[in-house]
Amino acid sequence: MDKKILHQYARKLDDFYTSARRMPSYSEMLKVFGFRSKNAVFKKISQLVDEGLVAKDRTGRLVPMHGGQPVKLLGLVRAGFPSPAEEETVDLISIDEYLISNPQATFLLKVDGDSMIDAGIHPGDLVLIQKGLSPKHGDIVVACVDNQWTLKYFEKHKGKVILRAANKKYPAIEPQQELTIGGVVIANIRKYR
Amino acid sequence: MDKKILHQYARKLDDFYTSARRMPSYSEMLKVFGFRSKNAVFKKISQLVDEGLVAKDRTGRLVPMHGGQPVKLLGLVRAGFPSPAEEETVDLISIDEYLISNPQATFLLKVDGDSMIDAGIHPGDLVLIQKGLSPKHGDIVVACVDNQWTLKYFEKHKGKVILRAANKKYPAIEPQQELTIGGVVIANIRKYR
DNA sequence: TTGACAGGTGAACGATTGTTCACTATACTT
DNA sequence: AAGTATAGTGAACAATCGTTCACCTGTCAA
Repeated sequence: MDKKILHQYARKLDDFYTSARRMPSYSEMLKVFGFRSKNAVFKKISQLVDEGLVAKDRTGRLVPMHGGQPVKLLGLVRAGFPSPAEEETVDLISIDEYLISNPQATFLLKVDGDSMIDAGIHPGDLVLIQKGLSPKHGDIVVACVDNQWTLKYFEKHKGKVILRAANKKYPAIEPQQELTIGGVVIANIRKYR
Repeated sequence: MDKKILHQYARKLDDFYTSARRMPSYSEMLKVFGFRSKNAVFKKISQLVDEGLVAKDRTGRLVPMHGGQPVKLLGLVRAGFPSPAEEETVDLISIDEYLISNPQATFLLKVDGDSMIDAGIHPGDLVLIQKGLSPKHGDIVVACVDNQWTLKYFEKHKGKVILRAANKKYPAIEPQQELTIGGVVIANIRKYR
């Protein structure tokens, strides 16, 4: 009944997963949990499944609840987030899972040029593109203009499509003929160190 | 010897991993590869191991080569990236793996406020923090100022530490007493849709 | 023609898998 | 004091695990 303790067991599974890159077997959980009988593990896992903290395969093997490396998600920066000591974890997510819905149609692109700098997309950033989405007004898209692929705001004014850069230096473009859209920007990632 | 074909097999393993969230067993690879004998799979996997395309466990089970959802990394935006049709994949990485080195000491924070907007960090962005790093001149850190946690540039001028916001509206702060640093910003993530 | 070799089949191996059963010890209620 | 859950032990189960063996192709070189 004590859900706090159950979460501690789930945490141990997470730790195993981040280091072994797979979920432990029941024998391995003997050491992870500190039990001496596989049945003890089995019952404990059943509780975790009932609570929705872990999921099972068709074969009975455990399935990780997070797609990648689980990371603690805390609250807001300004609204006095708790001291790192207490660390009240709001949620536990993986960035991959948070950003990517369809891995097959998603790819990364390194940004070169300052055409979107006013939108907070700097040269060197990684931009996450998803193909096959129909762009909407206000989306940032990667489009082929003058035989070059660039990032632009996708806008519709009175039914006419306009590609606008987020930098006053560049003029807005009203595509003449066919407009080839490589994909829609679903996220921007900047790595500092 | 044909490495192109070997990469195709590795790709099939990746596809299985992204949908099942674990590597397939040798029996499952029968269907994935289209073989009828587990030994055929065994030999194929041995080749992949020799090429360094997959790794094996101590128990013989396959270990995923990417920590999370593998995503294709293409070239630069401006420098005419290849048409989505041909899709010359430069590399295959996972965002988790790319950003996070020590999952236990890393956490996410949602940005509120515009104190770092000139650095391209907007309200609503997710900021990836790593604890325990010693901040260097020019790093962005989350620091406790006036009993509030905020994002600031960490700068050293003549040995004196200065916290500076990336927004002209806010003045630079020269911390008077003890300076509590929550962590160093190692990445910024903005999700558009 | 012969030999070597890569690539696949099919069957078998011990080991480990998830699961179940019978049993014990402790804690708590009535 | 008696009864009833809860939590863990230890042994067993069929099934599946990764691995190995013998065997059957083709292909290419000598």
